[in-house]
Amino acid sequence: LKKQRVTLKTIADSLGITVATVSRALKDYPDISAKTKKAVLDLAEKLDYQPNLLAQRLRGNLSKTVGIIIPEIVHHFFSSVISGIIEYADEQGYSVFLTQSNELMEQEKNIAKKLFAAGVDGVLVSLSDETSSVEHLKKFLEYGIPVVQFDKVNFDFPTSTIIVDDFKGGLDATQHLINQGCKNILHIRGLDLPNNAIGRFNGYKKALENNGIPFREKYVLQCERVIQEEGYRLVKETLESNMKVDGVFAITDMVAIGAAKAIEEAGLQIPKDIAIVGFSNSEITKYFNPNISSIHQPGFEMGKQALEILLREVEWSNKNIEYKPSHKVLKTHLEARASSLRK
Amino acid sequence: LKKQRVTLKTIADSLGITVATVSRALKDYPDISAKTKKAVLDLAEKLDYQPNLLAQRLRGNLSKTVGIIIPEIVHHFFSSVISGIIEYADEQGYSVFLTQSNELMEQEKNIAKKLFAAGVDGVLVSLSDETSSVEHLKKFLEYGIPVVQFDKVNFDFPTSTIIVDDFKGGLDATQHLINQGCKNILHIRGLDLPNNAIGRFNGYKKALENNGIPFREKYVLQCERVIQEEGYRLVKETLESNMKVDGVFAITDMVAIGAAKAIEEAGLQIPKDIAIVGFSNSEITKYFNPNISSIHQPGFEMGKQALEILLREVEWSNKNIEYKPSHKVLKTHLEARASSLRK
DNA sequence: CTGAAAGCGCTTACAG
DNA sequence: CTGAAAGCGCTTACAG
Repeated sequence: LKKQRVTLKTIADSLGITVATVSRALKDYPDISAKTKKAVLDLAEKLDYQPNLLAQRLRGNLSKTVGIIIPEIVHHFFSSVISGIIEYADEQGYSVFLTQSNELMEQEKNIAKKLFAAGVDGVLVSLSDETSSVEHLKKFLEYGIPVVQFDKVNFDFPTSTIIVDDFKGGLDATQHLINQGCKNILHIRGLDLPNNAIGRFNGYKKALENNGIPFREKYVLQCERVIQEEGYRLVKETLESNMKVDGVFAITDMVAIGAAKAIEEAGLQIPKDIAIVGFSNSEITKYFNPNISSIHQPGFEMGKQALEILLREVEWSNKNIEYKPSHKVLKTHLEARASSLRK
Repeated sequence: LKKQRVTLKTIADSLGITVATVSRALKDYPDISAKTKKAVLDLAEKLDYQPNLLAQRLRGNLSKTVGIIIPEIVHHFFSSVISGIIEYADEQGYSVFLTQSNELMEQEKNIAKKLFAAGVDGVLVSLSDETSSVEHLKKFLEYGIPVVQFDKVNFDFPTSTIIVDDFKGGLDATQHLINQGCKNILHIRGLDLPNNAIGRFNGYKKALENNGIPFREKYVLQCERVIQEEGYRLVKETLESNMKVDGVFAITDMVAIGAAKAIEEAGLQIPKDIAIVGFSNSEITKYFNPNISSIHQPGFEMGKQALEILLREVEWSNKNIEYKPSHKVLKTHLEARASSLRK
C-alpha cells in the first residue's frame, strides 16, 4: 500500500476550501484570513506537503534547471567545478542536468539537443578539445536561453565567459623555470583550438621574450590528446634525439607526470637536470614523487561564479532585459614544489 | 526577439488540425492517416520540435528523474560511479539529480527532503560515514519510490544494495602481505558504521586466522575521518611507540599514502621494512612513488548497475508489482605494485 | 480517422 | 477574504 503524495487538493478537501486558497495561504498572500492561513499551514506541516516541482515549473514556464556540458567528470579540476556549481544551484533552488562530452564534438552536439528538449533555463559549457564550431549551441541564444562558457571557451561565440588567466599562468610557470636557471625550456602544449592551450603557450613565449631567450619552434611539442601518455611519448622522443633540455612546462599536471617518467627513465634527475612545472594544481601534484610544481586553478570558485553569472542572465532574459556578455578572468598562482625548486 | 519554443499547438495551428492529432501522429499511433502523419512529421522535423519534458512528465506522473546522494563528488571512485550512472541514465532517457552529503548525516537528511520534493522516481544513495540511522530515507519507500544503496550501505534498511566484496578485498590484501613475508600487519580501519570498513576489517582478521597469525587489538588503528592525514598520524604514532610493524593494510589509498609518508619520514623503506596495500585502486596509486598496491573497485560499473537495478524497481513500483530487494556484490581484485612487492 | 474533453498539480488575474 | 476559471504542454479514453 503506497502512500499517495500530498497535493494542494489533499489539503483543500480536508479543510473544505479550494486549492486556490490553499496555494495562496502557503505562499503568504496578503489577503488570507489568519484563521485559514493557520489551518492550512498546520495541516501542510503535519502532512509534510511538498509542492510538485514539475507542476510549478510547467506553470511558470521556467524549468529551474540548468544544463552543464563538461568534457570529463572523472577529472579533478572538472569535478571541483561541478561541486561548485551544485552547491550554488542548491542554494538558489535550481536543479542541475549534468552531462559529459568525453572531449568529443559529436557528443557535445547530441547533448545540446537533449538539454534543449529538457527545457533548461540556461547552459554552462566547457567546450571539448575537438570543438571547432559552436553552431550546435547557437539555438539556445536564439530562444533566449543564456549560455555561459567556462574554462574552455570560444570567444567568437557571443556569450559570457569565465576562465583562468592562462596567459599569466604560462608566463609565471616559464618565468619560474628561468629563475631556477633553465635556459632550454620545452613547452608541451595542447591542441590548436582550446583557448587555454593558446593562452598558456603565449605566456610561455612572452616569458622567453621578457628574458631575452630566443623562441625556438622545436621546443614546442604538441599533444595529440592531453593525457599523461603524450607527455611521456613527446619527452622520451625529445631526449632520445639529444636535444638539450633543462626545463619543461607542460599544459597539464598529467602531461607533466608523463614527462617526469620519461626523464627518470632516461636516467636524468628532476629538478637538477630538468625542472618541471605543470598546470591545474591537481591533487596528484602533491603525491607524485617529486612533488610537481603547478599553476593553481580555482575550480570550485569557477563553477560557482559561472552559475552566478548564468542565473543573473536567466533573470534578465525572463524580464526581456537586454544584457551584454561579461568576461571574467580568475587569478592563477604558482605553487612551486620539488619538481622545479633547485635552490 | 526571442524565438518561441515550438509546441504541439504551433504544429497543429499551422496544419489546421488539433494538438491531439499532432500528438498521436508523432507517437506513431495506428489510426492516423498516412497523409496527416507525413505532414506532421515533416513540419516537426522542419521546426525541430522537441516535446516539453516537464509537461510529459507531469502528465505521466513520472518525473523520469532519479536522485543520487553521494558523499563527495571530488573523489576518484565516486566520480567514476557518477560517470557510470549518467551514461546509463542518458541511454534510458532519465535525468539525474546529483547531490553530495559531504559525509554529513545532517546534509543527507536535507538532501532527502529536496529529492522528495523534486519528485524523483527513485534514489541512489551511498551513505555518509556518519549515518547511523536511515529514518530520513524511509519516506521514499512508503511512497513507493525505490531506493538502491551502493558502496556504503545499511543492510537493516530493506532496499536493494550493490557493493564490492570488501571482505574478500581485505582478505586478499592481507594474504598478499603475508605472502610477502609480513608477520606484524597493521590495519588502519575506517569508522565503526560503514559496511565497507567492517568488511575490510573482517577480511583482515580472517586472513590472519587462516595463516595462524594471532589477532592483536593494538594492530588495528581507527581513523577519525578517512583521510590521508589520519593515515599519517596513526602510523607516525605507532612507529614512535616502537611497535614492531612490517606491513600495513589501509582502508583506502589516500590513507595508505599518509602511512607511506610516515614510514619514509621514520627512515624506513617501502616495501623492504614495511609493505603497504591500499584499497580502491584510484588513479593516484599509479603515480605515487612507490606505486601503491591496491584492491580494485569497479566504480563506473557499480554506478551503471546500481541504476539498472533502480530503474527495474521503478518500473515494478509503477506497475504495482511486488518485488524483493536484491543484493549484488561486485568482485574485487588485487593490483600488486612496488609498495608491497618484495620479490 | 480525428476532434473535444479531461486531467497531471500548480498559480494568478478576475469576480464578488 | 475566497471561489471559479483559465492555462502551462502534454496524453489518452471516449465519441462520432
